[in-house]
Amino acid sequence: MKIATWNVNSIKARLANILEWLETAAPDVALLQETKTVAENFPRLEIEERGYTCAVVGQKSYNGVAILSKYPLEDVVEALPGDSDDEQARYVEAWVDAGDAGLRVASIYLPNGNPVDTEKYPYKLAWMERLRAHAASLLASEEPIVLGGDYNVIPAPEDVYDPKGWADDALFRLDTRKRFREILNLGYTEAFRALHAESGRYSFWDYQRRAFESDRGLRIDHLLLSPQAADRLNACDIDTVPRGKQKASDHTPVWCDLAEPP
DNA sequence: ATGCCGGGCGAAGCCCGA
Repeated sequence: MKIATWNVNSIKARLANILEWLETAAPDVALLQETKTVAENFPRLEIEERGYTCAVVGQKSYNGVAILSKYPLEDVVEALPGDSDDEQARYVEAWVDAGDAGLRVASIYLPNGNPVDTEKYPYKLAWMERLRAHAASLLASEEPIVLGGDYNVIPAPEDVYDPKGWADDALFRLDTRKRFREILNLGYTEAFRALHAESGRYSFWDYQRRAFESDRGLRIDHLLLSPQAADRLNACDIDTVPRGKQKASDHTPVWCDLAEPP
């Protein structure tokens, strides 16, 4: 079971790249972020033609998340619980009905939080606290769960090309990293770091200043696994190929492979 | 040097992202 997460930076602008990636990388489940369109305008037909079903949460111009799956999606949750006034489209969750290999997945677009001296940063921290609470409640099910997405969190200095330069950024501040660790400490495993010790592996490179060509990047897209999913973790990696294409997103996919259950 | 790209919106220039 291959599960991938990718911040596509507009589903419309990226559709050709996404369709090519679905063919070549062939994830069973794809968690997309920053689709930037309302659900009615999501290109379902083109994606369904490639054998995927879609769960979509959208809004005009900003944010937007989706789950694409080769298996039926059930029990879709279209918002992160904890604040009914929050109308930003940043969370969608579903049960993937793959029989004995079934699992719960979420596609997460965590707020950026910059600039830190505005209301954006407390919104980010509050959103992380809501995610922690929901992630905690999900564990009670003892299901295999993959919470994947653009977390806008650099977990550690080895995950950014210039740690000193990013020290006070909303993606790397100690408060941000602390909240991220609190989620991990519930019992979730960050899949990439569980299998890779090397530094300098990134999932985002700015469009500007030739950041990709000079490998000045950030690792901010993550797959968090419940114990029942982590026990089946076979492989996890970052696929840099889509970032090198024409009309690329500034993020590139991160994927993991889960073994069949015993 | 936080906007040098890139996308949305909407038809020029501003908002937003990380």
